[in-house]
Amino acid sequence: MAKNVQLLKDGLKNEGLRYTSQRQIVWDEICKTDDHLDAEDIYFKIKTSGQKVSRATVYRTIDVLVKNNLVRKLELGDGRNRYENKLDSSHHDHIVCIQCGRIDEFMDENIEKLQDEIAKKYQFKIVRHIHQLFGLCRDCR
Amino acid sequence: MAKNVQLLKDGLKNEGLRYTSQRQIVWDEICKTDDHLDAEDIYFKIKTSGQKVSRATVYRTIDVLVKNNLVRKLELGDGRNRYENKLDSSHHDHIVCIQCGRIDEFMDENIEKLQDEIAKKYQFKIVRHIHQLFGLCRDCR
DNA sequence: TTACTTTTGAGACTCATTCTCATTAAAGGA
DNA sequence: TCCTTTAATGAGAATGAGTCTCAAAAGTAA
Repeated sequence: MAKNVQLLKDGLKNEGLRYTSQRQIVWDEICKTDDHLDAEDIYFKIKTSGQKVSRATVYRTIDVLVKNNLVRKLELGDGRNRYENKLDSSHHDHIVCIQCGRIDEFMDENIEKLQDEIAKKYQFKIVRHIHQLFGLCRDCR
Repeated sequence: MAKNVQLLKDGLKNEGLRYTSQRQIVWDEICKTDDHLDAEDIYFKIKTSGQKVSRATVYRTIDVLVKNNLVRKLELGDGRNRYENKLDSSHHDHIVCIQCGRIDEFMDENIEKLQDEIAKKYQFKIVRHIHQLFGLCRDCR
């Protein structure tokens, strides 16, 4: 936990931003789980725990965390972004059940390489990518 | 052009839906270009051309076309969906310039195969996938 | 042409997210 | 520790893509 405090302080310092209790609360909440929460989830969990951080600050803090590479934003195309902490997770993509919402993570070195080749072919300098598989998980098919 | 009329009529008939001038106008507009337009683009182009179809009908018609596999929806995660006609295009994914908005299309048989393997490994039955590479194109890097 | 049903248009509404601005609180010096 | 400066926060208004409602219009089948 102390680790998380330091990570946040360092990240903020790098950006010339201030360390505040609200930012710590939001970051702690995102670190508590490996689920893929949306902003409202995070806001509500904080509220329920008796602490208070405004919705605007939750959104603003998430942005800061994403920019500082502490949090990853997932865009599943359903109008709500999800977030996951990048504490000790290596790069991965997502496979999503369209029935129950279950989200698993996958990583394939070969796909990554093929992506690089495509980028080269089209002369793009890739900054990020989205790779999501949607379907029915074993419990829903 | 007559081909597009027939495609639409057949698609609508299959769904038990009526053929209307508004639906034809929207479908024609989407067929006119290989660009990736959003709903507002389509609405506005129709309006500018002197025809009129309400915004609600544009959205409703796009849904019908997507469901009937005449149009593909692109979710680039920026809060606006884009659409492309599937007239004579085979399956492909997208590589997007984050600077100028340019969208190129790519297709890699090997990636498709690897996706199938991942699905098998996780015991998912895949329905669709999103694979997008974001970066700077050769003119913007 | 009638009778029935679907589609349309206009604008109200939704919902995630962003913005505004007055108030509060870090941070760095004196 | 106390100032001063400047960034951050909270509350609620605003935004914007997309959806919904419902009366009016237009297909469709007989």
